[in-house]
Amino acid sequence: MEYTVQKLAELAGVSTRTLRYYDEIGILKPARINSSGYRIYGRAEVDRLQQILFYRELGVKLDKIKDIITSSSFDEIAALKEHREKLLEKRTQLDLIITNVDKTIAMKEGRIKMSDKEKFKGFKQKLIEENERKYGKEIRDKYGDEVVEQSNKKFKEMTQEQYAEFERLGESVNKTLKAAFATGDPASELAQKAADLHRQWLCYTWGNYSKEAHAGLAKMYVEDERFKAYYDKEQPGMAEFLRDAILIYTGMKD
Amino acid sequence: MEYTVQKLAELAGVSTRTLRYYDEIGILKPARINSSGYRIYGRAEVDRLQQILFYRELGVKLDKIKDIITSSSFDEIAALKEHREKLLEKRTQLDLIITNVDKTIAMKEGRIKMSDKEKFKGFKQKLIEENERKYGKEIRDKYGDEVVEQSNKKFKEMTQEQYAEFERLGESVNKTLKAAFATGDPASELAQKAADLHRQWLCYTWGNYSKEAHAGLAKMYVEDERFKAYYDKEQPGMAEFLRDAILIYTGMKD
DNA sequence: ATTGACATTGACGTAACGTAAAGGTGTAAA
DNA sequence: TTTACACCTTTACGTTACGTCAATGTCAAT
Repeated sequence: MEYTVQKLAELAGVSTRTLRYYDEIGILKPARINSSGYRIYGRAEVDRLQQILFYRELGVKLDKIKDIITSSSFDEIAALKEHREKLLEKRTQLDLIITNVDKTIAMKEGRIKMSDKEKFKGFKQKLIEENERKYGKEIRDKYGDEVVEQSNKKFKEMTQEQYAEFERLGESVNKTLKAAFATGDPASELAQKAADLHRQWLCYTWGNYSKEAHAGLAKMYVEDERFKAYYDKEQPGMAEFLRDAILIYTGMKD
Repeated sequence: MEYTVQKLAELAGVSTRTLRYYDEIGILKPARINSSGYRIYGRAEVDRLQQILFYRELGVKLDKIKDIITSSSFDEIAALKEHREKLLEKRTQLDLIITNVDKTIAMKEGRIKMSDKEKFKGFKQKLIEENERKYGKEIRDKYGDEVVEQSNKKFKEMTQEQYAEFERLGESVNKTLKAAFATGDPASELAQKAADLHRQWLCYTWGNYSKEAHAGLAKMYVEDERFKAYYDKEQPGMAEFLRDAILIYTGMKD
């Protein structure tokens, strides 16, 4: 329950220098100083450090973090929820960069072409600017149930909209898959289109995408009775066919 | 096809100061200097800047980046593939932090307890150290199909291992769910445990997790015939029950 | 001819620590 | 008891990747 610098540093994965610096700038003072002048941290400091690291992860500057967490009207839970949103945004951006890398590989291998604009997709981050505004002034004024509710509502509307598209996509996967299955070749153009549609379909519920995960799911379609039963219901062998098509599509064959 | 500092900066989402600095330290020199002393960048420089930004995204220092991309034995495609791996790792870490935020919210709302250790899950990043080693020396020596293959193999083994645990978890979800269904209350402790197990189970195939996605999937369990048929097979109403349990678990009820 | 948006090269500033240096503290083993 | 060794302390200078002036030149349009 009580930690010295080193113990806390180890726990939190930061350096002891960082903790001393945080003490120096007054963002995280130890609970007490013992008789030999050692810094002793307690439960409250552990929690506070966690808060600091959450903000740091988002690229918020330390003096701004200080402003935020020392503010009397600081609502921890609301802040954490806002945090979640930001982290999800960040992940979306990461996914963009990963897609960019994938495309760049394809380009270097001569399979596709990329515009100069495309080459920098995912790097532009207005995220920091937004943080400035959000955390700078608005947070203390605007934070209330209204804002949270509004953003939730917006999300619901979005998912509602997406859901319609999602269902249409699902049908389209099935149709294309059926047509492709008739050709018997999982490498055929139609089968690859089905795999691509399937990827798009996935992205609606996954929010992210990786070739590995897609391929893993493809394998599961055969190994998991739920999926297998569904796909084989219409035509026996369809599950395996879809798996093979996806494995080829993702380049994860063998 | 030709860019001045500002144009390129805009394209890539960096500042003009950054481009001048990159020129100064010799990491990205313009293709030519025009008659008025302006820096003019061409296609090759665009590609090189993209490379630099990929590395920067991973936290590699500029002088190290310089070493890497000016190395004669630098294999662009191999580097990009290595890159992909790193970015996926980074996303995994982000997912850890998001899960951490979720848990912290639950804790602050008094729903669960967290150990001090848990509070810092996701922050510890040996990633940078690893980058140091990987990109520092080994890259130029070791880069070859062997390394790539080896890492792929490792990934396959890992998923193999995970798969066993994954199946065990799946069974455990079903068992707990059945027991919980008997109580009839989706908010019951047992039902919430089932929802938690379901989350864990999901994480094996999703690799990431968000409450929204989980809740979305829960709704899909009722709306999508495949899942509904599976869960209702044993007991009619099970799909709805699981959905409700998950909606409560994720705090997305209504 | 002037305006305004571009460009240039210095040169100093900064954030968040890293990295010694020089020394005190606590305890376990020789 | 001394010695070793792993802790802790403060002070202070170094570092990275730019940000931010300042002073000045260029270009196109009005």
